Amino acid sequence: MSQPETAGTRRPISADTTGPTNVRMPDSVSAGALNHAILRVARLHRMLAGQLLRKVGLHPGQELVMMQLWDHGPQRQTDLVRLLGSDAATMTRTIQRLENAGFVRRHPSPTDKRVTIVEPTAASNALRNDVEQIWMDLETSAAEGMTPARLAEAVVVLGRIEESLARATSQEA
Amino acid sequence: MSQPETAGTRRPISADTTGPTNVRMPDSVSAGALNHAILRVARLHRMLAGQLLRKVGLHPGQELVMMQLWDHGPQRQTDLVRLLGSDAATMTRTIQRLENAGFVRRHPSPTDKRVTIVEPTAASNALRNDVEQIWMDLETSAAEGMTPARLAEAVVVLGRIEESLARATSQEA
DNA sequence: AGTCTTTACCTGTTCAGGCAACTACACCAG
DNA sequence: CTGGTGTAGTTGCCTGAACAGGTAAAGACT
Repeated sequence: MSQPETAGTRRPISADTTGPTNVRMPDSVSAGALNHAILRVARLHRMLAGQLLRKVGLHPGQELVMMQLWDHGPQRQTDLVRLLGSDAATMTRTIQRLENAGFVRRHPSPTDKRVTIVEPTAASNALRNDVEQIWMDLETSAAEGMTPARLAEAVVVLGRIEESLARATSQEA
Repeated sequence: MSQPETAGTRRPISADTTGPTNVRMPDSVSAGALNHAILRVARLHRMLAGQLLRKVGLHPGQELVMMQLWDHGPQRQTDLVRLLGSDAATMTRTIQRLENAGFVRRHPSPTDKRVTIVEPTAASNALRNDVEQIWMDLETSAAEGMTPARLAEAVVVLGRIEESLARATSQEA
């Protein structure tokens, strides 16, 4: 913000290699308007989530695990990884912290000695309403001042970006 | 397990024709369509950035510091914090790592003994084109398949979300 | 049966990011 | 000149997140 932003919304990739002028477009920042917009929204969203979750003693990321467990009951750890799109190592430690905090319990599967079943504790139910309220507050904050049409538009637009990024990510692998 | 579940909060978030993954969503998930969309986009964006930046030896977040320095020259550390919206503690350690990697140099300000001036090294210039190319690739990946109109729409929509979140964040403080 | 591969989970390491507490310095009011 | 206040930077501590490596179990295949 408040940058010169000379050419306004110019195309991000202008093949300037044609001319000898080599002005070089020094502003590598304005060239990534979408990148920066995504980064800023992501940071604000995560920061606000962190502020709200702090009040109930959770850290960002943990609430997703808890909501998954509350909604769908005991699950294998690897399913949590798959459903939340997380990393197995991250999930291991997140679950360990949630276990230490008394919000989940773990026990080995009787049919497969590799798998660990994770289930929410009764004590965690006291959090459920708070977390769901936080989730709704977060949604409301992100959409504040939007008409329903604009909210729907936002979801559509984010879906398009997600689809593009998912395609690029799979190609990268 | 199914509590009344805030029956009255059925805001018009239906817009079910949007999600790329059209699996059925329980209440606490569909109630946060925008939340989940933001989280997924943020994760994919960061992951893709990490994959691309890894090739040049940078970690996500460091490229923002370097681009800021390349574009605007030596700056005070606190200005980097303010401009990038980061945390002072994080900036300290990020700069230290960039210094160890030989990409930036630090020296105290002659006029104010508190401040540290950070400047990019000549060696870092070898990275500049690569990083800017990565930044453009990332932008292209995020916008792949979009018409210019849809790209502009995406930036506007993200701007609206950012504005809403910023408002909520400041109120929360 | 024996070997190979895959799966599930854990640990070590590194980094970003945030809060809290602290030091050093600058500035201002008296 | 002194004391209070604000600023700049650092470190400690905790967490999420990703990668690499390792272990144990389950399957698959000879």
